[in-house]
Amino acid sequence: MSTKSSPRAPQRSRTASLNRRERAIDHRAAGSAAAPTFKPIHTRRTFEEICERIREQLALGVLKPGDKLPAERELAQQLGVSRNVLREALRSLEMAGVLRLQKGVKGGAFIQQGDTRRMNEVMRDMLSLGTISVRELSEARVHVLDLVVQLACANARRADLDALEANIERTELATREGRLLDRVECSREFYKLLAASTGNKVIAMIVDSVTEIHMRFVYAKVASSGVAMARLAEKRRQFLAALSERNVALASRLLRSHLESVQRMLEQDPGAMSLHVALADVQPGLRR
Amino acid sequence: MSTKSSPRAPQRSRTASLNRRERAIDHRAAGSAAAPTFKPIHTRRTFEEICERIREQLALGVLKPGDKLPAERELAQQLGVSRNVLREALRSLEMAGVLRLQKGVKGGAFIQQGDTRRMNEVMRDMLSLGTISVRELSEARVHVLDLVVQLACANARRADLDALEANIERTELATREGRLLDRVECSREFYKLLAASTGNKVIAMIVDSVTEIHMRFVYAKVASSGVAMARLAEKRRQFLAALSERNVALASRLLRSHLESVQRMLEQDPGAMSLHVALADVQPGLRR
DNA sequence: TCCATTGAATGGGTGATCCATTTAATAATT
DNA sequence: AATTATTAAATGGATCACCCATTCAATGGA
Repeated sequence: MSTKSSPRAPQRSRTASLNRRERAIDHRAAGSAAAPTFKPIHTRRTFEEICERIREQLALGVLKPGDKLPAERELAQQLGVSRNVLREALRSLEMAGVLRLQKGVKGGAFIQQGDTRRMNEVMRDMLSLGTISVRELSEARVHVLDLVVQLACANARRADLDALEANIERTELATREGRLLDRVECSREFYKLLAASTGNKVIAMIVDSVTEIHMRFVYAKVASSGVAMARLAEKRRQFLAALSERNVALASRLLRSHLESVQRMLEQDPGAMSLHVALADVQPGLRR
Repeated sequence: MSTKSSPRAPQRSRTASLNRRERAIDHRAAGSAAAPTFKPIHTRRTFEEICERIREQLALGVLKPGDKLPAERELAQQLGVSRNVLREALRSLEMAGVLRLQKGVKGGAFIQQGDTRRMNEVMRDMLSLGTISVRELSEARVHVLDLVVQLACANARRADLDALEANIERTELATREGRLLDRVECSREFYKLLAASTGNKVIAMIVDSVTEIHMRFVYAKVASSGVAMARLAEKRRQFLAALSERNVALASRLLRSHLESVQRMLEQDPGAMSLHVALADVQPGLRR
């Protein structure tokens, strides 16, 4: 530190440590015994190298949430790369939810607590790119929610049930006051709470990611047509009762039947339900 | 096109279209009726804006896999931003699996077919950051695989079963030849094939993401201790038979019991099974 | 016809410079 | 003494002007 070495001095051998690594050969043999393939390589770029090194420090536990990386100018010098390319790496990590960059003195790159919403983005991109279909997503959601009900019945704690109860009350209020879009937000929250009540963050993350997309469709439908699921809060109450009694079979049946009726609602007038409408963002509450 | 306007001319009003947008207020009301919060904002940065615009074009279907974006220099000019900041955006999108950048004449930024492996990275980051635990991951995996067995029994096609059969044969070969680590790779592939046989890419993606991490642990264990699951191929054969007969109950039981025995194997000598060992990469076949 | 050469376009990377924000230290004011 | 402005430094945000390495189509010679 402090040895800043007079500014403007272009010391550092142009292409330094990180660049120009020899190209490794891909030796994956795996399944089909022998048959060495010689393809990938892909000329490791320096920003990839940087990302990987930082992720490595993370995996090794050297870097932990809350830690701060050196300032951009300093870190760039340490790594022997230009500040610009370092920033590309930091940007990527920031988008990945690993870092957060903060301006000002005392600012810097801080390791974040993991943001589970990242999986939502993955799902959204996969859908945008046509890698997965809406049908697959809906189907997966039904199955995963079925699993969630089982786990929630087994593991839901009192606090979880209370949170669901409170959510239902908000749903009733929104219904009475005719705030249909708020009611959709309540639904989104309902599934989030339900997922959380499984006590497993991995499951919760998965459920959230498929539900987030689904709710965009519901939102778009409600916003455009003004239709609304009848007796929503009532159905929720019945479901919560079954959950509280740890009645897996009943809870499962109730939820499944509800999901089916929502699906029917969405599938009326299918023309309006284009992917684009639902994904093309800018809907309150659904923004990150 | 062609109107390149004499180079070196600094036309463009310093902070152009993309920068300096007024800060919007967050109006989410959602659940708890009224009570407008005034927090987030987060000073939109230009690279975020760029990413979002490109994703928007994607969601709208204007951009599709295979399409090419304008060259960096040109696109930067179109957007009224510097090339560097545009590159930050492109980097992020590339890391997100949305784009692929290719050098040379006829190179450029090409929209990719979605890469489902991205979810693996999310899981890995969440684990590195301590947002999810190994226990949650294992538990989720067991449950999700249970679901997979149900779906595979219902939907697996002949080709899927054949692929699994071929995989088992490779496993037997690796076993006979004592290639233990290759056998782990076979296992990884087995679950990938099993997941694919559900016919649902969303489910498959989820399974792959949890399995990828799990297999790192198995790999590390096998590599360090030389232990190996006994009668692996035999167990796989039994399972495949049950699957072929669409016998959900039996297939489910067989898989669950196998998973439990693997878990027991992993949990011997727990000291060696640190997160860091398994996550700190550089294992053949597990690289992207 | 075929193969070597060349040159332009493109992404990869660098270094210098400026701006805007944030915070702590300092000075001015009450 | 306490409070309030002011200032200065550090940091991320962004720009500009280059240069390099790779790729591939066009060109030209054998």
